[in-house]
Amino acid sequence: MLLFLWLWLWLWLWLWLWLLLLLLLLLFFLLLLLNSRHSRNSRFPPSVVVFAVPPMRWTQTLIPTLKETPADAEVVSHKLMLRAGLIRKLASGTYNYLPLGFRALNKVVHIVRDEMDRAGANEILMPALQPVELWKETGRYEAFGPIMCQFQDRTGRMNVLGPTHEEVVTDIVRNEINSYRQLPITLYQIQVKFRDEIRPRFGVLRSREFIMKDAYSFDVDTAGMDKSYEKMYEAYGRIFTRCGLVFRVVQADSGLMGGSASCEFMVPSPAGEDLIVSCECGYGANIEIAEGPVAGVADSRVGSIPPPEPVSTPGSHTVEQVCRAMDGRPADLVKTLICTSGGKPFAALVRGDHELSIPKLIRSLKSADVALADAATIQRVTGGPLGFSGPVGLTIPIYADRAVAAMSEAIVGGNRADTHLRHAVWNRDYKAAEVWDLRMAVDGDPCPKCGRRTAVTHGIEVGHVFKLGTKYSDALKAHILTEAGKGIPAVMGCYGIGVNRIVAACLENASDDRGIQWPWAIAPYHVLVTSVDLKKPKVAEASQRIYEALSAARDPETGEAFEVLWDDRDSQAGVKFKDADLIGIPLRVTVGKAVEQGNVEVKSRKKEGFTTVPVDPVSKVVEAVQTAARGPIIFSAAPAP
RNA sequence: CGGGGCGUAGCUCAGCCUGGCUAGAGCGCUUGGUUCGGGACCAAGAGGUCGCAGGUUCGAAUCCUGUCGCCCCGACCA
Repeated sequence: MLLFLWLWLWLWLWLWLWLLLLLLLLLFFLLLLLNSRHSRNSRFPPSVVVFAVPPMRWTQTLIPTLKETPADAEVVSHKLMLRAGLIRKLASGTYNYLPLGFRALNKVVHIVRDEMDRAGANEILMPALQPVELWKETGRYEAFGPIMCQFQDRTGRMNVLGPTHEEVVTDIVRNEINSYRQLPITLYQIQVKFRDEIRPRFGVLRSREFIMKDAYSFDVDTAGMDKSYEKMYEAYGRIFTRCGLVFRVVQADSGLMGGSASCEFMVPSPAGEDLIVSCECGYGANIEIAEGPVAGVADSRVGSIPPPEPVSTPGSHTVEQVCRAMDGRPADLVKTLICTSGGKPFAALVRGDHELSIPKLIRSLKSADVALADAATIQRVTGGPLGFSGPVGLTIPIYADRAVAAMSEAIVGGNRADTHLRHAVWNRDYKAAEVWDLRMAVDGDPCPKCGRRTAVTHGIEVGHVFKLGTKYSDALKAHILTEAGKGIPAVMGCYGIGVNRIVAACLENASDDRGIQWPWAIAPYHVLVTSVDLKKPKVAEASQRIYEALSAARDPETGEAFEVLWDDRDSQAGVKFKDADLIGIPLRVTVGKAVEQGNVEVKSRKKEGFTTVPVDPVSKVVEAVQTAARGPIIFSAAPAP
């Protein structure tokens, strides 16, 4: 009896052991299978493998499309982002990213990360919450002013929500790096920034909270910094190209960041808040710093010009009003702008048809603290009210634009209410301490490089690279020991990308009147399966099969998995087609009445027409989508359904 | 911050000037039905502290005061 029980137990044990073995074997094969798929994938350089997301049914996600445009949207990208259900506003300048919008944003994040890593930068994460003391150390607490979001914590300490992170990275470096052997190094993060913008606008293009990729390079010397800068510059080009953007690189002002050189990456678009000057020869610059033409010299008729003569110009304080009152052209006027720098007043002169560029003034004066004077200061230093200032008889320093120095005579303010002077002559009636390039460039100015006509266009700033030098490492004492054993401040560069802006900039240029046309690389999904009338068993069955087959398929060239969205809603065909065009998924497979003949249609969002493919075998549909994903496909002559 | 404008249903808006029944329309939403390849139709329904607070008045979405929010135009930036 005992023996029997014993044997029985043994048998049991054996059985279980075998079963376990079998299971293990199965697991092993499964892993092998998965691994083989993965290794197939790894043939491709990491640059093209973005990330695969699971397929999705429309009814199981949140895509709240809008038929009507919300009233507060002004620019194309903003309208489209709202209408296609990408974002929703929470408050002024803050937005919720809904599933579709977040997926696109994430695609950009992955591309940026991939290229930064490829360029040898190291990803870190710094806190958005920062002690105000750090900012006071560099003096930027004052420089940023009210743009910084700040608050007091329980202990009474002041904190800021970082608008950027130069101070914090430099603090890391000052604490952790002390030898030239540890350099060069570039640190970056993709993180949220806070700026209490004076005026948030254009949706996600200018918001109070946004995602920025910010990188910072540290080198022992300027030559090293130049190299680090170059690497980032190249990476930027790759990033924007991969995101499907058309962009220009222009020379820019380094503004609050400080430093020696900087370039902006601009996407030309009427929605852009920046103005850029560009020339066929490749020259490009932000209008703030674009070099104005060297004007000629005043002609020699000076002798024959009568002395300045006061003219009554009641109420005329704008250039136009003065022109009307004096019967002149704007180009006959000299505008006198009273400014202050470090509390001291001075006058800046530009021709009546030109605009003063404050950034140019800042660069020429080598003082960051330049502002237009208020009415009281103007009254005090000129003796006249705002709108009637002129250079004649002024005792404060005068700086003139080159074009002013080239005028033989001019109409100027009389420094008295309702009075202007005519026949004011340069170097006879008024003089300038310096003649500089101070005016904003205008459309048609000759190119400073080649002399041809330049054009002024709007641009969206998606990236900005700066050669900072030692501004921050000096201020924060981020010193390193050189080979010779000498302590020197690290030479820095900093590099920003507006991640949200990339998405918006992309929509500005990749859309038509029906909706978005996502570039493949950042499309929230690659393929949309549109089922017309799912109540028909044939449609339902074919859709399901296609959805599954496509979800398992890969782009043969990149190895990327197809990301598939299935419009399985029970709504009318019209609604589905309109929404499909609106959300702009690059490829659409329409499962509808053609299934009766055993066919479906494959269509590209960007092109008219479609290809008809048999549903059986499904591999045919997959093939058609794979072909379409890779560029032009042969379309049948039939118009879009 | 200065100038202009707007807050009424999820969205687009009417009603306000000249105070007066239970505050409206279109779209969207729910249910049922007919439809079903480019935002269809019929029927029934849900949904509103009229931004908020105070005042005037017998009575306020409407008039007055304050306040908050939002948008647009100008000086900042990814």
